[in-house]
Amino acid sequence: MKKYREFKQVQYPEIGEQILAFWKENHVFEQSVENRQGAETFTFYEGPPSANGTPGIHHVMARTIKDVFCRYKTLKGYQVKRKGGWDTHGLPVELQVEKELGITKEDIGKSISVEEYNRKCRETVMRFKHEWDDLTEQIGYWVDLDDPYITFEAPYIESLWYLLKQLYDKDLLYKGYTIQPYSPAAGTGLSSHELNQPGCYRDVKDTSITAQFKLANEEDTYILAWTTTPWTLPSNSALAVGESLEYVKVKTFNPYTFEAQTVLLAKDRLHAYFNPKAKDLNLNEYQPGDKLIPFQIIETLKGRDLLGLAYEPLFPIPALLQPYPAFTVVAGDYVTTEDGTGIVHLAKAFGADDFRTLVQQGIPGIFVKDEQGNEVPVVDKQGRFLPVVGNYLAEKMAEHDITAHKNLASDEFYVKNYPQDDETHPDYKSTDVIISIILKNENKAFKVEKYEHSYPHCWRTDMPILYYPLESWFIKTTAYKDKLVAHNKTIHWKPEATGTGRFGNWLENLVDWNLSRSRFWGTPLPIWRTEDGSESRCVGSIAELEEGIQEAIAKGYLEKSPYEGREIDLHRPYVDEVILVSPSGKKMYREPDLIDVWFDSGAMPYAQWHYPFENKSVFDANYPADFIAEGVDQTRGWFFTLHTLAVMLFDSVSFKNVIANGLVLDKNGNKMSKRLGNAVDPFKTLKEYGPDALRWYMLSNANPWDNLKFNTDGVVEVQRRFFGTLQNSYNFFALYANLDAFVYDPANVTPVGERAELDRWIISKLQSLLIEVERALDDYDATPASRAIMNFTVDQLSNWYVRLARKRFWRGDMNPDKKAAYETLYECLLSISQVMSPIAPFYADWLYQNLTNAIGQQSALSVHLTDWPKPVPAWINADLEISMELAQDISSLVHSLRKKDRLKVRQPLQKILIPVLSEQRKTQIQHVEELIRSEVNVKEVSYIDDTSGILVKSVKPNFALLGKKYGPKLKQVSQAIQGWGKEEIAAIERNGNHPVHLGEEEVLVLLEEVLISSEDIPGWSVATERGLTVALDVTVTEELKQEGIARELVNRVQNLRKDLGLEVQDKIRIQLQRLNNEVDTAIQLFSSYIQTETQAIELVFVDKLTDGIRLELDDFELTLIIEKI
RNA sequence: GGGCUUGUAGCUCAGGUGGUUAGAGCGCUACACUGAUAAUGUAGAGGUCCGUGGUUCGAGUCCACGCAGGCCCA
Repeated sequence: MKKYREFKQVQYPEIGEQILAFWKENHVFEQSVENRQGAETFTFYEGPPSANGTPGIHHVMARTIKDVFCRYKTLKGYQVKRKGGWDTHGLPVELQVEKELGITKEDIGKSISVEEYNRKCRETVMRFKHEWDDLTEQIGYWVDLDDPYITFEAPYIESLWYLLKQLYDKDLLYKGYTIQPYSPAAGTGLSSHELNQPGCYRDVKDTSITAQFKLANEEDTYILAWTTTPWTLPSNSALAVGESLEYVKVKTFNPYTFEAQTVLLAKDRLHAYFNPKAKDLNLNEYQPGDKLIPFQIIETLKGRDLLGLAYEPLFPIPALLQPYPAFTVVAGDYVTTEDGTGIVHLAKAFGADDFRTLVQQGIPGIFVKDEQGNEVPVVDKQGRFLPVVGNYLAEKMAEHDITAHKNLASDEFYVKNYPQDDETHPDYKSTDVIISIILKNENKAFKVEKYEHSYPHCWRTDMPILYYPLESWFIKTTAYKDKLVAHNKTIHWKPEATGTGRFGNWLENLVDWNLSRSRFWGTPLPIWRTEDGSESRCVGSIAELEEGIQEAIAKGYLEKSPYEGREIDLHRPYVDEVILVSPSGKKMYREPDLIDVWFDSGAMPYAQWHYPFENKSVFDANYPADFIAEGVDQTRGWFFTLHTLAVMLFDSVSFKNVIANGLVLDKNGNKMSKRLGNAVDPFKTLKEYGPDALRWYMLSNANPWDNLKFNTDGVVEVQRRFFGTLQNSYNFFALYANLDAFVYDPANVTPVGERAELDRWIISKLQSLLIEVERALDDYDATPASRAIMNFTVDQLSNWYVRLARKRFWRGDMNPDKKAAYETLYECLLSISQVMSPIAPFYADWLYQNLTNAIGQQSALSVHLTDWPKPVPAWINADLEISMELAQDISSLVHSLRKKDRLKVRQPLQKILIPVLSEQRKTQIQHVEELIRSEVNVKEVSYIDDTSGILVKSVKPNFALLGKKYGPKLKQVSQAIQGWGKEEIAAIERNGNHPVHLGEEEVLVLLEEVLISSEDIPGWSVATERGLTVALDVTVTEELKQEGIARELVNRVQNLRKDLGLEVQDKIRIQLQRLNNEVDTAIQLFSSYIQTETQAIELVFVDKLTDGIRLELDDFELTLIIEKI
C-alpha cells in the first residue's frame, strides 16, 4: 500500500480550495489560537478597510503581509488574536449614496431627511462585505471575521466619546479656525475633494501687483513683494524671504512716480523687473518718463540677513495696525525665485501657508473686532471688505479722483465680482484695480500687470473661491509634539525611512489636528454649548447623555427623549435633537460638526473592545500592538492617529513594529484604476494561480515597501520554479519511499552523525536556512526569507542534493544508507513545509499532510499547529559547506572543459588535475572527491602542489588592504606587484614580505597584502573561476572508449524501457545483433555493468534480428530487441 | 511648490562599512544530460549602474545639483 500520495500533476487552485475546506471543517484557525492559551501574547491590530467598494489586488498584498507575521508568531509559540474590523464612516460613503440617489448635499434636510440619508449610508457601507470576506478567506488571511468591530455601532462610538472627553478634560480640545477653501457665493466651505472636481481650476486673468513696502528705518528703501490677490494686501502683516536665497539692493526709480529710490528683491528675479539694456545707464541722467529705467546693484545679501527688518504697512488704517512683531520680515521655507520677487506677502486670514508661518513665528494677523467682540477678518463671508476698509478705499478714490462703473458705498467693495457687475462697462474697476491705482499714486506699487494663472472656482456657483478662515474644532497635538517625536523613536519602522523621514518630518512640522467635518454620516462631536458660547460641556458616555436628557426634560427644555421607543443611536439627527442644561441653567445645543473619520480608526485599540466600559482586562493584555501593517499612504492617516491618541491619552506608543507597504501598480508601472481598465481582479487571479503562488510572488519579488509592478508572468514563474521544483522533489521522495515501503519513524531515525557526507551537508544547509529565515522574519523582512527558502529548495535541495543522491534511492534494497537518505530528504521537505507555511499557508499544509499522514498521531493535524523548527547548531558544518561549494565549482569547471572539447559526460575520462596552494584546500576537496568523480565522470582526481615543481603561480595586489596603507602611492605599488614573476612570488612566500621601490623610497609588501593563485598548468587545458583552477585529461583510451560505449548502450536501453512503459522494478531480456567489431567487445566486456543498470536478466548476441529496433549512436548503429520477462 | 522614495542586462531584482573583471532568475541563442523527464546542466550574447559635477590612489556605493517615475502634503 502506498503511504505517500503521488501526483501526476498538481492543480494549485484546487489545493487552495481543499485546504480551505479542511481548515474550516477542523477549525484550524481557532485551534491555532486556542492551542496557545496562556502563552505570551503577540498583539496585532487590523487597520479597518471600508466595505463600500470591492477589494482589489493591492488588498491581497496588504493582507498577506499581516497574515505572514501573525502565522509566524503563532508557530513561534505566541498567542495571536486577530480581531477584524470595518471602517464605516466618511465622505466616500456619503458621495456614493448621493450618486445613487441623484442628490447633492443641498438636498439633505430638504428633499431627504438626515434620518433617511444616514439610514441609506448605513445600508450602503457594508454592501461589499461579502466580497471582502470571500477574498479574506480565499487568500488565507486568518482574522476573526465573526466578531469584528464596526465603527458605526453605538458601543464603538461611545468609546470614541469617552476618549474625546478625556481630551476635552485635559483642555486639548478647542475651537479655532483654519484657512479653507470657501465659496462666498454659495456661503459654504468646500472640501479638497470638491475642489478637485474637473473644471474647478480655471485659467483666469487677474490684476497682479508688485507692491513696495517701505522700510521703517531706511530712507526711500522698499521691499518688493508680488501678489495675484491685491485685495489681501490690507491684511498683510509680514513678508517672507528664503533664508538661503540671495537678495540685492538696487538703486533705481519708481516707474509710476519717477521718484528715486532703493528696492530689495531676489537676485535671481532681477531680470524680471529690470531691462538688461538699462544696465549701463547713468542714474544721474534719468529723466522722468524715460522708457529705460536705470538701475544699479548696491548691495548683495542673504535672506537671513533680512530677517526682523521692520516696514510700514501699505494701508495705515488705525483699526488695522498691530503691535510688533507685526510688519516684519520672516523666513518661509516655501519661498522660491520661480516667480514674483522672491519675497512673499503674508496675510494670515487668506492663505494656509501664510497662516501656518505666522502662527509659527508668533506674528499677529490683521483682524478687527465685531459687535460680539470676536476677532474677524476684514473681508466678510459675502466676500466684501468691512466698512473699516471700504471707507478708506472710498476716501482714497475721492482723493485720487478714481471713477468706477458705479458709486461704491463702503460695503460694496467685493474682493471678487460676486455682485456680477457688468465688466464690459467702460469704467468697470474691480477692487483689485482700485487698490492698484491707489498704490501706484502713493508710490507703493512697483509694477502692476494682468497675470494669467489657474485659480479654483466653486463647482456650484462657478464663482472664484476664497481661502478663508472657518471655525473648526481642534485637538492640540502641538502641545505633545516632543512626546510624539520621542515615542516615535522607539517604534520599529519598515522601512526605517518612513519612520524617520515621512512620519518623523510630519511630527516635526506638526499642526493641530483639525477634527471638524461639516457632514452627516459620521461620529458626532459630543460637545454642547450655550448659544453665546460662554458655557460648554463634553459628553463622554451614553449614560451621561441620557442623564442630561432627563435633566432637560425636567427643566422643560425637552418634551421627550429623542430615543423614546427606539434604540440608542448616537448619529445625527438624534443627537442634534438633544438639548442639555448648562450649569447656569441655559439651553445648550450640540456643536453641529462631525469628527474626522481618522479619529474613528485611530481609536480602534480602545473602541474595538468598548474600552473602558467593557473588556478592560482584554484591552490591557492587548495594548500596545506588537505589529501593524498598512499602505504607506496611511502615514498621515491611520499611523498618525493611532500614534497621537496613544501618546496624548496613554503616554505610550500604540504599535511597536510597523510595515508600511507600497503600492501595487500594473505591469507597466502605472497606477491601477478601474476606469482605465488596468486593474487586476484578485478573484480571477486566485482562480487561475491559487493563493500560494500569488502570495509568494508578491512578497518575494521585491520588498513590500517598494511599489510592486504586478505581472502575472511573475506569478507563473514562481509557480514553475519554486512550487514546481518543490513538488518534483516531493514526488521523487514519494515514488521511491512507496517502492521501498519506507515510512519515516520519528522514534527511530539515523543519528545525523552517522549519515553520509552529502546528507550531513544538506542538513547543515538546512540549519543555516532555519537561522536565516528566523532572523529575517524576526526583523519583519519577508522578502529575504522567501528568497532564502526558494534558493535552498531549488538550488541546494533539488539541483544538488536530490540529483547527486538519486542512485542511493533506486539502487538495491533497503539498507542503512538508503534509510538515512530517505530520512534526510524527508526532514528537509518537512522543514520547508514549516518555514514556508506563513507565506504559502495552503500548499505548505498540503505538503505537510502528505508527508505526515503516514505517521498519524505522531504529527500535528496541520502545519499551522506545529512549532517552528529549532535549528541545531551542532549540525552546522562550515567546513563541509565549503567543501561542497568547491565540489560544485569544480564540477562546473569540468563541465565547461568537456564542453570545449566536445566530450559528453557519458564518456568516462581518466583524471582531473587541481592545483592546491595549501594542505587545507586539498583536504577540503578530498572530502568531496567521490562526488566530483561521479558528477563529472572521471576516474581520478590528482593534486599538484609546490613540491611538484610544475605549479605556475600568479600574484595580484589586495587593493582593499594596500589602499588603506599606501593611499595615493597605491598605483605605483600595485604596478610593481603585477610585474612580479616566479622568483618574487617565491621570495614573498618564503620571507612573508618583499620590498618594492617607489623612487627613492623602499617599502615592504606583506604576504597577506597580495593574492597568490595558480591559473595555469603547462601543457593542460585549464579553466579558472573564483581562484579555483582545474585541468582535465582529455585523452580517451581504448578502455575508456569501450566503457563509453557501454554507458551509451545503457542509456538507450533505459530510454526504450521507458518508451515501453516498463515499471522501475520490471526485469528484461536484451537481444543484440552481432556487429563483429569493437562494439561487441565493449559490450561483452561491460555486460555485467549493463545488466545491473538495466535490470536485464539476460544479454545475448544473435546473428540476425528481423524485428529489431535500430539505434543510431554517435559512431555506430545497433539493432536490438528488449522484452519484459 | 515641499517632504519622502525609486532609477543597475530586454523583464524582475541582488549588490554590509568605497577596492579595480557589477551579479542572479526569467527571456533569447547554442550545446549537453536523461530511472525527478512538461524536470535538469553548461556555455554565449546582452550594462553610459538615470545624467552632470565633486571628494578619493580608487565611486554602482559618499557629497552636491539636475532628470524621470511614485506616494503624501500644499
